[in-house]
Amino acid sequence: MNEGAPREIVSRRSRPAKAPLSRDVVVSTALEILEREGLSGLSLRRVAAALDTGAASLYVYLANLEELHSLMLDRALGAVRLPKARSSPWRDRLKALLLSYFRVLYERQGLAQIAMSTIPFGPNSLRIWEMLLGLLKEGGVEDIKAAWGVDLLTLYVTAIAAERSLRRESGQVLRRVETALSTVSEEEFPLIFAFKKALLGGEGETRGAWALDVIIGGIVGGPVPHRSPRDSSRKTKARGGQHKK
Amino acid sequence: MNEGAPREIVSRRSRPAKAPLSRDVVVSTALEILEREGLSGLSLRRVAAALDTGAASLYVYLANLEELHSLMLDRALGAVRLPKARSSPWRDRLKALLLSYFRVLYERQGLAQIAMSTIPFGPNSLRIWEMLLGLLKEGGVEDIKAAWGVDLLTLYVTAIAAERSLRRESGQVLRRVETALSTVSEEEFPLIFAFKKALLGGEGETRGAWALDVIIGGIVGGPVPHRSPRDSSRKTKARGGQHKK
DNA sequence: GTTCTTGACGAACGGTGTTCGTTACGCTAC
DNA sequence: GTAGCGTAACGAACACCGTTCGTCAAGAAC
Repeated sequence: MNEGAPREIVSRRSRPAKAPLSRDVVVSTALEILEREGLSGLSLRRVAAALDTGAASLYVYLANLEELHSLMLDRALGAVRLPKARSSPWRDRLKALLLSYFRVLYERQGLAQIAMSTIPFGPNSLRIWEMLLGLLKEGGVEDIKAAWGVDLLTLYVTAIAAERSLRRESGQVLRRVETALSTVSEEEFPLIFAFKKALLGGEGETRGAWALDVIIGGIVGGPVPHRSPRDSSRKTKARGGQHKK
Repeated sequence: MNEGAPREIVSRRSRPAKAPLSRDVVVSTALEILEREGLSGLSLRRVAAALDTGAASLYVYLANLEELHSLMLDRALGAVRLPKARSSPWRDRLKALLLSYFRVLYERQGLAQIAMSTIPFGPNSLRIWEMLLGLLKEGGVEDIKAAWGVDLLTLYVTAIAAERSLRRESGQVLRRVETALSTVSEEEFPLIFAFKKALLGGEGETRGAWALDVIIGGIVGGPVPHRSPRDSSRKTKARGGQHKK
């Protein structure tokens, strides 16, 4: 229990037969339910029921459902494995980190969907962002490219995890796409017709790994974005400012 | 039974004061509501109310809410502007097409969110896919790279549209991120601290355009994915077009 | 012992998607 | 001309949902 101050919330009420609630157990319970029953099976009432209480009780620890989602996401992101410094070439470490990120989002049903509608900014997310920035800098990527690149990479990983877990969870969707593709007329859409197999193929992580390579390569070798004149604010040369008092 | 011709569904009931329902007017009405009130304001009951009927009546034309979403998405994608062949260099046409795609998703509240949870495969989507494949081929991109690249590009455009419209719609989210970033400690996260401005900056479309360039460049210049051995269908080299003629 | 704070919680509000059973209309066949 | 039929339309109900409100009671503070 680290915590840089924000008063640890613990129920003072210790009733005999029931463990006290806390923000932590609410989030943990919610994650368990998510894993077992998927996003559609997760609701405040369901979480409350698992804790043997009423939904209203949760509002002591949460502002609303969205906040629960946000907390769940950051908690889960704690499982992302951060590669050790200089353990291998920067690009390999970058890919390993992103792959771990992907797996965490992908392997828990519904978590990727949550990630797509919640901008993560808890401590675990910050740790990941910090490391991504460091890796790109280590690779010699210019500052702006690094900043925007991190955004692009995380967006991509989140999106692909959401897309793929969507397909996995409801084979229905995938099957409908397959039948739709298989009935495509050759005359009207010759290229789609010819590429059917390639479009559907690339299962597992080969395709995701390829895309990561594409994006990283694009960031490294691509153009430096020209600053829009509006946010001029001189160069950011790592010196930062001193907001400390 | 037959379904060769998509028999036009028209209510045979012509009651004096009320236009008959049809799949088309349901989808159109839903899109109007989406535009006016956003995704959270869109519900079957709301659509039914706008048509002055009950929610149950819609189930004649729709299997469920998800199908409505899917139909709405493809209908809206009809507004994507397809560049004329050979009107400019292929890469410019590709970017123009993707930009139009982005705008259509971005400018209608909630549409991008729908797109993230619905794999589009209606006629309008197919037209876009066909053109994207053609453009990449025209640029000399190998077959597999083209197929996977189209997927990557559309995924990216959809994701960025969803992310940006999410931020636009609820300034709340953005503000929370801003305050979170502004309180980041310099000691713990020096890079995030130093890059704060760059991370938040890049408003408008400059950033999206940069990312498109990165991805396209990565696809063109990047590696050819190696087929996983499981994919059986041996050959694959350039003569992928053997289906034809 | 009294007052105060606050976690817990039942009940209710106003929504949601979906299903079911029942109408009542328009068309076809007689 | 009318009987029958297929089916669009629809009201009611079901089982949920997130959130709010008022109340209760347990401990802390005095």
